[in-house]
Amino acid sequence: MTDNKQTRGRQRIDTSKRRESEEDRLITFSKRRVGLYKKASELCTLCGTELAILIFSPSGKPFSFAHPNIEVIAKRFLKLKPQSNDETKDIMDACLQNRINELNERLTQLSIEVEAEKERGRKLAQMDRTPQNKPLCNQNINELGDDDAQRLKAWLLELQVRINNRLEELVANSTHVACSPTDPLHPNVFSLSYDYEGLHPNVASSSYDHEGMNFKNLR
Amino acid sequence: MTDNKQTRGRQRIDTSKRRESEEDRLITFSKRRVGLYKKASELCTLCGTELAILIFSPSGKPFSFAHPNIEVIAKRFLKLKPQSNDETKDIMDACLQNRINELNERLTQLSIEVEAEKERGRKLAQMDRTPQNKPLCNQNINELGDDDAQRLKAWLLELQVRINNRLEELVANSTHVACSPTDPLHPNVFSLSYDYEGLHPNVASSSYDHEGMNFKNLR
DNA sequence: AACTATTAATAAAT
DNA sequence: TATTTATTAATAGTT
Repeated sequence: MTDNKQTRGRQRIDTSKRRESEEDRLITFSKRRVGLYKKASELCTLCGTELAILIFSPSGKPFSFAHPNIEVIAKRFLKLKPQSNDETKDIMDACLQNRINELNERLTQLSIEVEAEKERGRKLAQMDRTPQNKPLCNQNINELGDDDAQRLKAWLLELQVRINNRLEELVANSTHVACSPTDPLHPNVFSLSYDYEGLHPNVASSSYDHEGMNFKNLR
Repeated sequence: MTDNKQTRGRQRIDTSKRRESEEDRLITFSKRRVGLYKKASELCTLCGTELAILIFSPSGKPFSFAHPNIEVIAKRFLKLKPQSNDETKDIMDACLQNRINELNERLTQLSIEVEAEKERGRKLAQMDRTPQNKPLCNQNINELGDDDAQRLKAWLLELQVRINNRLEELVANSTHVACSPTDPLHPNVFSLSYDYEGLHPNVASSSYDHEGMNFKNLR
């Protein structure tokens, strides 16, 4: 280093991009696999959960981690649908069901993010109240003319439609479940969670209630 | 807070103990599950790996995470042993094979830790060269009499035997694979990695070469 | 669900 | 591959 410091320390990297060089991928993989196992291990001991991880490395080697072991966890997943006898298919079905429920939760999360966006817009509008040159979405909704209000509403509706389309795409395209690294919707689209309470109305009906947008929250 | 600070911030917790209260377990689970998914997601995008996680929460609910999806990963694991037709059993076999290889890597790690212990002993010996009252293991091996050298060697052999026994125990006890939270050998016994190059000679032969200890490294 | 003060993980370099 | 820093990232306890 030309600096007085011995190293530059940890550097920020773009986690939404694949590492460029094969060497970097291998190094990052071996470091982060250890980190992932540690996190998984701690989750098991702290919360008393059962957990399995299966990974294929960048070079295609299989790795696995499980507590108490893979067999117990596979069997518990199979038990979720005990009526069938094709066990492998049952695992798939159970996981598909999971995935739908996970998408429901993701949908809820997206609604929250939309609310946050609206809140942000509200704050920007308060910071700069000069009417000229203000983008439509930054203006206080109470100050909008009827025409502008209609355009803002249309914009929000389109946003909702795009989010909903994206969700349907995720359900339909089972080869790439919620996992485009460059997905503009969220940096962490992979993170899906499970809820056994059944389908979210929005996904179940597959017709999204656009009128349900909460314009009141825009203030 | 009685303090001027708003919160105490993150507190250190003992990750080798199960959280006491059910409520703490649930809260920790939901926070850390999100963290684990995020790490897994980043591993996938950064390194281009395929990965699946199956979890049962403290309350027994199933959760899953996969990229690109669970089916692809299960099939890749099945392909590791394509000759059989009982697919579920094949997954188990492949994972058992993994586990053995993982234990090999763990064994290598333990050897390294033994070396580190010896190095530490050497440094302590250099700091205090007064011959009287020095523990046997802290003395420079070149300064030991024949008698003491024999006793030190015996102690190291016993340590190796205890490590080896522990490893055999881990292989044998498939209900609790390398996972006693209070395991004295290592705080993160869960973390096992995979190496397809075959069995470590020490595990394969099940007779440990005690004479192989590298006394030269003691200096 | 958000917020902070911390602890923990890790990118880069060795 | 293991270690060492200087950083960034995760999260425990709290509201």
